[in-house]
Amino acid sequence: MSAVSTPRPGEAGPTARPARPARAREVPPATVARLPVYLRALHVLAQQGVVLTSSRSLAVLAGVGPAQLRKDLSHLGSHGTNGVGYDVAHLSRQIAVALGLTSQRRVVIIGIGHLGHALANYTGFSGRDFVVAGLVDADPRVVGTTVAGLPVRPAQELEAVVAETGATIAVIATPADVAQEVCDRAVAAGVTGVLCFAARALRVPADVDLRTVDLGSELQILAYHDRRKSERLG
Amino acid sequence: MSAVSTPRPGEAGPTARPARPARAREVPPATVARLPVYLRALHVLAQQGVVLTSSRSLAVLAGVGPAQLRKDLSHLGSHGTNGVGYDVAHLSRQIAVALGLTSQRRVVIIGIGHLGHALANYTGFSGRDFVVAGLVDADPRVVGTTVAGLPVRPAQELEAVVAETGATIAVIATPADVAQEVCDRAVAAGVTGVLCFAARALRVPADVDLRTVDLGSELQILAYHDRRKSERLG
DNA sequence: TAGATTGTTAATCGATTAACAATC
DNA sequence: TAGATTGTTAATCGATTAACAATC
Repeated sequence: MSAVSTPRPGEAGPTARPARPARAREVPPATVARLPVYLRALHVLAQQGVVLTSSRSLAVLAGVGPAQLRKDLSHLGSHGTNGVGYDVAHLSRQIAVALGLTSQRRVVIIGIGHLGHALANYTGFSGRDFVVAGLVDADPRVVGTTVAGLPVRPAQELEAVVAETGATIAVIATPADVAQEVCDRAVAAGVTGVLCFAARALRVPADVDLRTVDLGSELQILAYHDRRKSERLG
Repeated sequence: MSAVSTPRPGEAGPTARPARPARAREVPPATVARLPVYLRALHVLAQQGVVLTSSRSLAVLAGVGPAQLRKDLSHLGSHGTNGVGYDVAHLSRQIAVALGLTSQRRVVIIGIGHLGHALANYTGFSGRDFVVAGLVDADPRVVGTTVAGLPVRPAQELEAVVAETGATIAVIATPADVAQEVCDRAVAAGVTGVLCFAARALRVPADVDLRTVDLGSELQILAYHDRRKSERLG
């Protein structure tokens, strides 16, 4: 090995151009879905003043197996130390980089009912990663009010709000029957990711990322297990 | 083949005891998670007056491939007709049975902020499958008010509310720092399924089913794809 | 060094997809 | 019957798990 310390894979060596971002590895979808869980567990540890952790303790906190945790992290490169464990702050940073949380994403919330209201006030993410940049609603009684420090703008200005804020993510909290329409408009206005809370399967172009959260579906999945339990008893 | 029509698998033949529920097949988790999507698509078709559908049309509506749809449905038994397709009403019933939606589940919502409010008023499921049976909050200003036709009861009565209503499912919409505590109490009081909206990994006994919905995680997963897109451009 | 823990390898497991025989 | 579509089979693919060599 040379006398010059080997840069970690993905980190810039002494001669690398600083402007070049770390080469992006393809991370399996199942792993991507778990990275936010690890990040949350690491934040808890950091708040407790823990500096160093192991795959075993972190896995317990995240509710997964230690083998799965290490396998997942291996897709981001080697960020642990053999025989020692993981530096909490360093690993947090690496996961944030892998998830693309290095630049702040701007989010527009469409539909400011109770749900939209709750989402606008959501503080579960650090606030450095995402910012709610615009609110839109169709109800004239809601338009013009201030929610979470932002004015609610009329539905017909959706495209303008996306353009002005440079939002890349739209959160849809409207009634189901208008969800597809506002989704189409948000996509046409330039968002590349949609998070939909309406109970409707939306269609989006292939280059747009769609995630759907539906209370009804979640409850129905719980009902399946509920039934199996009562059958096991009977 | 005998002159007597063969009962469909899972259906009762002429001599079967009526009290005996259909034998439960184990359905793969990935399939269970998609059944609510199919059910929703079937409801849309039914409302449009469509009586018969095919795996191809239903798959388009649900946003999956026709092969996957047929494979999923095959785990529930044979409910289609060769060369013809699926009867919309019949298939809906069979999926409902498979999901355990034959008896109404009672749900308690814990935490009546904006999110809890939105959930209490949620009408995305038919109302025959689930009923919101109880509401609980810790804030004295909220306790005693009526939300979605139900009185909000004080947090210390959580156990009593679960017992009185016979709720089997708890929806947790509290701040993250009390989520584990109310979850423990709800489980001790007898719920077997928990749907958590708090940004915290909860621990539940192995016989309790837990599903977690976290806005922050969903946004972070969107951010990952967002980043990959901008890198592909750059 | 001795003990501990990573990152990776290989094996298992489950999910998806395509193709087609069965059959309405 | 002829045409159409299911349900299943087999092949592929991806995810999970366990075990261990590498190494701090």
